[in-house]
Amino acid sequence: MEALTLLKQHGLRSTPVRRMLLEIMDSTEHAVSHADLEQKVGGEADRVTLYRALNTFEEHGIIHKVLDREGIARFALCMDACTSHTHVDEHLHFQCTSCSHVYCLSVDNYPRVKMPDGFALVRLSLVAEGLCKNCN
Amino acid sequence: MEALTLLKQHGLRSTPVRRMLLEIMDSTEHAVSHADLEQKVGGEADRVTLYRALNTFEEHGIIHKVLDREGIARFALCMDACTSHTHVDEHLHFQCTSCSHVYCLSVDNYPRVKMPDGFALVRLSLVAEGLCKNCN
DNA sequence: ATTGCAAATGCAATGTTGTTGCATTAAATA
DNA sequence: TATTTAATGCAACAACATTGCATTTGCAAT
Repeated sequence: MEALTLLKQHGLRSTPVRRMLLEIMDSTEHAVSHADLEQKVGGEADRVTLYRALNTFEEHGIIHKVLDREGIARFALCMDACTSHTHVDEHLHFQCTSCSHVYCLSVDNYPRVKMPDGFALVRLSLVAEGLCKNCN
Repeated sequence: MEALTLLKQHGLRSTPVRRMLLEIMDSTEHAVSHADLEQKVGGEADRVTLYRALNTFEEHGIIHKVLDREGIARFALCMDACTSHTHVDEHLHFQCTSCSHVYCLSVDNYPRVKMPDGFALVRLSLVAEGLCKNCN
């Protein structure tokens, strides 16, 4: 989806930085870290602005944050289904052990697990590691 | 297992701080954060010492580190099976949305997922959230 | 097009989490 | 008990993230 449309839809102002961030994430196959973005945006925006823009996007369900094995935050556009009434987050986060990139992959037959007595499961996330299609 | 024995087994010196840390983790049902430990140890040890002790424990497979939803590190003793030749990490990390505690739970029928073409899965982790047995 | 206002930005300061260097202390072995 | 080597404490530093506030800018109403 186009950056401007996406922003309008969520009642967010269309600013150069925001459009830039959305376009970067839209054109990147894997989730991007703050450092990635900072580097790609170059001197066009303050570090703090990036933090704030990303937080805003996350609050509006435009992007989601994944913490990788090292605890570094990486961001990716939510799938289209996410923006609609039902929030879809049943996908798998795959981090490549070679290039460290994090991919959001959809899996069919999303697994169910039985919890021990007393524990009420609300959400199950899958975090995988291995070699991505580029490094494999 | 007793703290002193555990340390001996791994050729680590038995120091007050280390014994204290192991005893805390042994007597705590959920994974503990660095801040938890710092508070429980009180003024008995320096912050840095805790970091170093925890790193050492992790390197020796005595404990394992879990990053919670917020990216905060939490530590728990490995199960007995972990200390033997085969490293067992097929358990589920459950974080309570109410008290934020992280539990290491074992699940039977650990799920398998089919990866998209090109992606080679090495390890699959399960991260769950919901209400724990105390908050439920 | 111009204006007015709320929202977004930039900058500086601050906070939080974790690491490193080095001098000192203490545990284990002989 | 002496010796050695690992562990600790302290200070400094580094990375990542947040907050306050003055300034700028998007955008809706005029």
